[in-house]
Parts: sequence; structure tokens; C-alpha cells
Amino acid sequence: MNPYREVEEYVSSLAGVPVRGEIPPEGKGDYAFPLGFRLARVLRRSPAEISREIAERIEHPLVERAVPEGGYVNIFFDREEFVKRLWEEAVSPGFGRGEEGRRYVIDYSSPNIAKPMHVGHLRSTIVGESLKRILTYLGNEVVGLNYLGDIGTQFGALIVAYRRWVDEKALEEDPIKELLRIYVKFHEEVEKDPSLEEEARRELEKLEAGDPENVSLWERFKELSLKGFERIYRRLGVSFDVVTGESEFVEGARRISQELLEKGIAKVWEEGEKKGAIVADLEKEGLNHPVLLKSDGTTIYLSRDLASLLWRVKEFEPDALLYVVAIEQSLHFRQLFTIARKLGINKELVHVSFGMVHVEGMRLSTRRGQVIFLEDILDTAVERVAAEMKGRGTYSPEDAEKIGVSSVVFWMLKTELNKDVRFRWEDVTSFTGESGPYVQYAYVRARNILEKKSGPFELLPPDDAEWRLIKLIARFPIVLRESARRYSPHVLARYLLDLATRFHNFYDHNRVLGDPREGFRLWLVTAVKNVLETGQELLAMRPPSRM
RNA sequence: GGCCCCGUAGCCCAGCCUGGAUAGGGCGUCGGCCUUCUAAGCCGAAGGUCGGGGGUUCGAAUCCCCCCGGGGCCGCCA
Repeated sequence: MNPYREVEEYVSSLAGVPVRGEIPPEGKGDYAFPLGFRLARVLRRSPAEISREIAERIEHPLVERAVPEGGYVNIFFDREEFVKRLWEEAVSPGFGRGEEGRRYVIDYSSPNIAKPMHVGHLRSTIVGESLKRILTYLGNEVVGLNYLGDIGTQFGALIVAYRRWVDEKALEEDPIKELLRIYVKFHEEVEKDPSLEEEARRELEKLEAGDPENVSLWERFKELSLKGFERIYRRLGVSFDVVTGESEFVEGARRISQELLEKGIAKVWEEGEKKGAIVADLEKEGLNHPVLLKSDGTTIYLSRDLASLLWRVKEFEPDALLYVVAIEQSLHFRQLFTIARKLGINKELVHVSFGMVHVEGMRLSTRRGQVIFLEDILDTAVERVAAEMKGRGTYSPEDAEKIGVSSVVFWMLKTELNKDVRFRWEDVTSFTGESGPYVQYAYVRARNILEKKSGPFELLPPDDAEWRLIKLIARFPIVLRESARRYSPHVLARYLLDLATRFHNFYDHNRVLGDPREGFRLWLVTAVKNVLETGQELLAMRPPSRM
């Protein structure tokens, strides 16, 4: 068992109530329990008295001494015993793994066909991928699902634009850019010739009516888009277990809307503009009357998402469904989940929402072609890394790619999800301080030592500098669980920064090779390397070998 | 108007879920550290009404209420 947990459980049983240990300020011990305060009321004694008494009763192999201070009981661990608990585990590949045994379906990335992914999709993609990896590592079965936006009015415009202006060669080479180019062209031309709008509407109708030519064009757009997205996914190391799209749930959406009507969960709207539409009745829940079927009988995202949700439940029999989608859609998901509950779905349903990605000084508009290509973001980061590496003579294309892409990934993950983030080139591609390269640099430093010598290990009682590092290493399994519980990779990202900081500090003040304590420090460096490597992988970063 | 998210140093953020010790980092600024495992690093300094007010509590950045500021959503778009 993790030594922190072990002591926590021991102290809890001693106190008779579950208590959470906390990390005390420097110098006050290794672990602390504010027991006196907690128990003062029930025991009708002073906090100081209580902690003194409990401190005296503490007797445990992991505890060297327990010092009462005010309402606190401060624990000093038996360092050697503590290290023994980690000795094998911390330097082994699966350090911190779990056996949670739940099944998750996690919906992430989910871009719209025939449009470039924007920075918001990037956030979803990276967060989702990381969550998938963390949950999997903890022993869960996770289905990663890419739910494409392959329905929408833009297809009418695209078909018109395709027939008039497409450059087939460009389309093969860079489908996303060419599709965007003709889409933008369409909106420019509409200004001059408004009849194009009408033409687009007709093509859309034909598409929806199943016109073979338009359907095959739409399929082509879909295929090409996916090919374009794959380039990004490959570079990010993102892979999905299932790729599906809204278009597959049109029939299901109709059926479920009827069923909701029969069950009295939905009703036909009787007045005003949306007369004849089928709406869900969520008045009681304060969630309005969202439309399920339009008055012309066609489906809408809510009913399609609902059909899709029911399919996910049936197909994968998960314990939990996660949707990594921007917070702007929180009302939609509250509506969706509320209806699902009414249908008897009793799974954990979570909208893993994240704040907006603002792009400085730019009003992004796909129609006007004002977009940031994700490839450009990655390329810029990689170029900057390459320049730095060349300056220090460590350049290799593989490592520059790893470090550059990881810097963007880390930037996306280091902030708490609900917060809006501001995309600024200076920030995203800044490599000092709280950044991906900072973490990776610590990792590379550890690797470098171990490349020169990697053993044998010798168990010694840790000195103060080593001890500070060991205490943090031991928290890795705890951090992973917290990150998973909160569905937020930033917990792990912040931890890796802490660990990197402590290792850099250690590295600058202590020798490993040639030191009398070499055998022990080699173990320590191996453990640091192991945690930094595993941590990077769980954040969907790629550990470099040199930098 | 209703609902949701955010507000912590010049700038960016962690801590809030689960209340506990003098509120932690990064960027930037200033000053130091490369003959020894890579200075994308390390050490030090300056920098704070935790948006405001009230409440609960032995104890509030953290929980509750009100207010202010910023953003978002409330569409037969997704």
C-alpha cells in the first residue's frame, strides 16, 4: 500500500474517525493531521491536549516520531522504512497503476466535417486523450469515441463551391485547406451573386432527399476531412476506438422522439413559430422546452445526441459516459442528461466541460477564412524547439517534433478545465518555467545520468535532499487517482511540474555519479525518470531522448 | 430577465470539490550561479485588501447569502 495511505488509515483507526493527512509547511514534519480541532467538540477537551495524547499513542513502523503542535499531530516518517515500501514499485513500469475496473465511454475531439478543427477542438482532443490514458492506466476499460459533426447546412454551400471552384490536386494534398478555401470563396461570391444562396439550399435539399450524386460528394468530404484530421491525430498520438457521426443517428432520433411523446416526456408545440415541433418538457427542471423534432419532422442535435447516448449505453454497457465538450454547451448537456434519466438511464453522465480558448487580437471566422490551422501551431512550436536544439548541438528531427508537440499539449493541460485560456504565441511556445519542455528537461537530465550508469542500487537512509524528492515520488499514485476522480489532467500536469522542480533543484545541488551515495541516488534518479516518463505518457506528451 | 462559468501579485496560474499552521508557483523586473551527470536549469530579492459586504465556524481564499466586474448560454444551429 502507498505509505501515505497506510499511515492515514492507521491514524484514522486510532482516532476513531476518518481523517485526511495533509502536507505540512517545511520543517514541521512529513505528514500532518489536524486531529485536535476535529475531535475537540466530541471529546470536550482542548485540541492541544487531544493531539498530544494521540501523538503519544502512535506506534507504527512507518512513523519515526509523532509531534503534537497545537491541534496538529505532525508525523515524521521513518525514512528507510518509507523507501522500502517504494523500493521495487517506484522503478517499475506500472508504478501507480490501479484496478478500478469500471467501463467508460468518452466522447472527445468530435470536429465538424469539412471545416478545420479550431483551437477549442484541440483542447477537447488533448484533454480527452489524456483522460482516456489516465483512466485506462488506473485499470478501467475506456472506449474513446470521435463523434463527427457530419450533418449541417454548410454542405449545400460546399457542394456548390466544389462544383465550381475545386482544385482536385490541392484537395488530395491538403483536404482541409482546400475545403476551407472553396468554402470561403463561396461566401465571398455570395456577396456578388445572392442566387448562390438559393442554389446551396437546393443542393442541401437534394442531399437530404438522398440524391446519389450529392450523397457521394458528402461522403467524399467526410472521407477527406477525416484524412486531414488524421494528420493532426497522428502527430498528437491520438487514437479513437470508435469513429461515428451524427448522421448515423437520424433514424434513432426520430424513433426516440416518438417514444418520448408516448411516454409524456415530450409534447407537440402548439403555438407560435415552432408550432408542430416536438419538444421535451423540461419546464419543471427549469430547462425549457428544447426541440427534438422540427415541425417539418427533421431531427436536431438534441434528439440525435440522445439516440447516440442510448446507443452508447447499449453497445458498450459502460458505467459512465463522458463528454469532453466546451462549456458553452452545458445547457444542452443538462437537457440531454435529464431526458436520459427520465428514460431510466442510471449511468454516471458527465459533461467534462472546458472554458473557451480565446485567440488574442483575432475574431475567428471560418466563413472568412480566419482560422488558426492546428498544423501551424504544431509546426511553429517544433521550429522553435529545433532552433534551440541546434544552438546547443542536440538537434534531431524526432526529438524536436516530440518536444514541440508536447509543449502545446502541456500548455493545453496545465490549466484547470473550467478556466478560459488565452492563446498567445508567446505563451504557447514559451519554453521556460511552467512548460512542457521544463518537465521534459528534468526527464532528459535523469536519462542522461542513467545512460552513463544505471546500477546497481543500494538502499541507504535518505539524506534531506533525497528525502524531499522521495516524498513527492510517493505521491504519484495518489495524484493519478485525484486527476481521474476530478476528470482533470491538470492535477497531474501540476504534479509533474512540482516533481521536475524538485529534481532540477536536486540536480543542481547534488552529484549522483561518483558520489559515495551513488548506489542510492541511482535508484532515486531511476524512480524520478520512471514517474516523469509515465506522467508524460498519461498527459499524451512524448518523452524525448535528448534536448 | 433566467441559468452557467470565471475573479488570488504588473501579467498568467495552483490552492476551493474534502475549511486548518506565516496564501504557493510561473512570466516579467532586479541581483547572483556554468573547470565536475546538458544553464530550456538553479539560488536570492522585490511584488498580495485572495473582487466587495455579510453570515456559519474554535478557524474561511475554501462553505452559505447578497452585491460588483468579465465571459458564456437561453435558436425549428452544433
